Amino acid sequence: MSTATSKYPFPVICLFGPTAVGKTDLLMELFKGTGEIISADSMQVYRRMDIGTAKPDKNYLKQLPHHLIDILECTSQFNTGDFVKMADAAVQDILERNLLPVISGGTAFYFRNFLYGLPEVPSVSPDIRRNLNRRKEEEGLEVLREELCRVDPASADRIDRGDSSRIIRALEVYLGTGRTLSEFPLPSEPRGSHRCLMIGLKRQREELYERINERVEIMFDRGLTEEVFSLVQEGASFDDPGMKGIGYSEFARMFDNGCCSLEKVKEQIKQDSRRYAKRQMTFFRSLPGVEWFHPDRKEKIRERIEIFLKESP
RNA sequence: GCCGCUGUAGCUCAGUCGGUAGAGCAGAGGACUGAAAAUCCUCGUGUCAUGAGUUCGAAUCUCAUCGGUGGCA
Repeated sequence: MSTATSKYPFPVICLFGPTAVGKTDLLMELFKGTGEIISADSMQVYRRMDIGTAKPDKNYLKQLPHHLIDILECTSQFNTGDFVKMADAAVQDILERNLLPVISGGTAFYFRNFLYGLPEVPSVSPDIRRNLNRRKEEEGLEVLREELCRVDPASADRIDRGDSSRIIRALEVYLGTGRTLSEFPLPSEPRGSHRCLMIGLKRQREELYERINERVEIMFDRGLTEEVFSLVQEGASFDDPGMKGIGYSEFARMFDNGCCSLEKVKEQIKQDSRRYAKRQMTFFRSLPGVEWFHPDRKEKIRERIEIFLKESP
């Protein structure tokens, strides 16, 4: 094969699926020695959050290098724009070393934005969002919504009336740039710079839920509680971006009023994870050109990748 | 054993004067414009425990039976 860097568009494998579907084991089988992983996971970017994010261990990472893991403290906010920029750079880096770039994870929004590219909205100071969140608490969401109706009716129409995150996002773009969010066109076609093989992993619902429940049990056996306590002890707060993750935020109630048993926290984490998996599947199904496989069908997947790599761009 | 309360959706329970039933949770489906493990939207047909009776009509009133639960023995 000629040097990968000469190939344009760049070949990229996107391999995704809901939490606990079995991505980690499969990646090692498929790409050890031939590829490197770019983690599309909004929580594994945070250092010291290992057990609750089901981060692969040191030994695993030594055998199969991962990008975008352990790059931030849980006090910092990561976002999809950061992801696309860093993933693009990592793809270049991996191809230059003649290896196969594989984006893998469970954050469907990151895949979407990687595929289509981001709308070219200028960045906005985080102070504006902080201020809007404060106003939401003090004045109520409805006030912000009415404000959005005045300045950006197109966005207000598109966004559900209770959707605080998107209402605040649309407002912060207007306040920060003087232009409305709806002015920035949403890309409707995948960008041409990358040629992506979209592999989705799925299991029967019941099978998946059982795996999720089991995995939460294992997290507790491995010391999830101790991990959370030590994060808090070292100054982390449940308001931090990293601490909003499933497996961490559920402990907040226990710390706040102490009335919640550890068993309740565990059951809550299981339930939140199951619901999350459901939402992930909904989003993954909406991505273009996905080919679905059961994670146990390793050879089928391997064959499909071989064909993809042989196809000339 | 006697007395009281109780039995309605997977769970917890509403249900007015008798006009065949609806909330929360769970669950399911969906959305996604730089927070996305975030944030939000939609979705309620069930032998009203069972059997009989009263009634034009019973989740509702009466009786019996079977559960559950509390009190007194």
